[in-house]
Amino acid sequence: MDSLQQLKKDFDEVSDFLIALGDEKRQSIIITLLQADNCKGLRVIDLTDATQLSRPAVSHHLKILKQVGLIDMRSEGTKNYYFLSHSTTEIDKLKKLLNHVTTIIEKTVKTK
Amino acid sequence: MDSLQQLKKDFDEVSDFLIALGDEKRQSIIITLLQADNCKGLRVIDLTDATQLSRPAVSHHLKILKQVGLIDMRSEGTKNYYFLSHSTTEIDKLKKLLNHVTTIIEKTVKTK
DNA sequence: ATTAATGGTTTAAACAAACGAACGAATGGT
DNA sequence: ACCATTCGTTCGTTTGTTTAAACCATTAAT
Repeated sequence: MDSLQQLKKDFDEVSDFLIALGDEKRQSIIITLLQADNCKGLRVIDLTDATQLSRPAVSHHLKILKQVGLIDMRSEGTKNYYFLSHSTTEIDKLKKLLNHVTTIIEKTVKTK
Repeated sequence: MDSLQQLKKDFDEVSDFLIALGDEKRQSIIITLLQADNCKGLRVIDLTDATQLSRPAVSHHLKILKQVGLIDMRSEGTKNYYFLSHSTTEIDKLKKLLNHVTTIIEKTVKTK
């Protein structure tokens, strides 16, 4: 497959991830989870306290973060515990793309 | 400085970059520039042809991409040539943040 | 100087995202 | 069985983004 075509596909695959990660509110959720992930996860209410967002807003953002594989969930009765996904697949995919782009740019600069 | 506080700052600094990079239209512009950057850059009209966007739309997206340091411009009379920025500072910043996050996640998994 | 070409900007409209209020579903306790 | 708790979802509103049409500024050419 054409390297350019591959690049197009790679970009497309990380689009949602980038959008999810670019939002300030979602960043606060991520940071809150990062600092608390030594325990078993946080509930929606914990996150509303920490981020100053309403419950529906937190719920909405958690859904988006879950869709892109950044976080995971575990239910205990009515209680849902959210935590950062233990797999870094999506992050790795983005890192790879960034490396690819950097390589092309550096090659271009050298050719100049 | 608190490592967490640092993380918060790092996230904040790449927000605009992530948002800029997440948009599909802007991705097509970037890809077009990537594949053509062996020459001296592309003009707005070249990009409208390649991306199927109107001239004002291209202009708008170029402005955003320029603001986050992803692309640069060179004027020759009335003609503006756009090309990918030769410095990868922003990309490197994002890579560093991703590494930081990955480190925290992996540490957490191990502790479990 | 006048005209043509290039491209940035402003404005208004279409579109999408984010939010809170209210509602609904499921579980747990009394 | 009943009520409280937890959390997701739907709905309408607000807010922000994206876009094209029209306009303006600059340069180049005759």
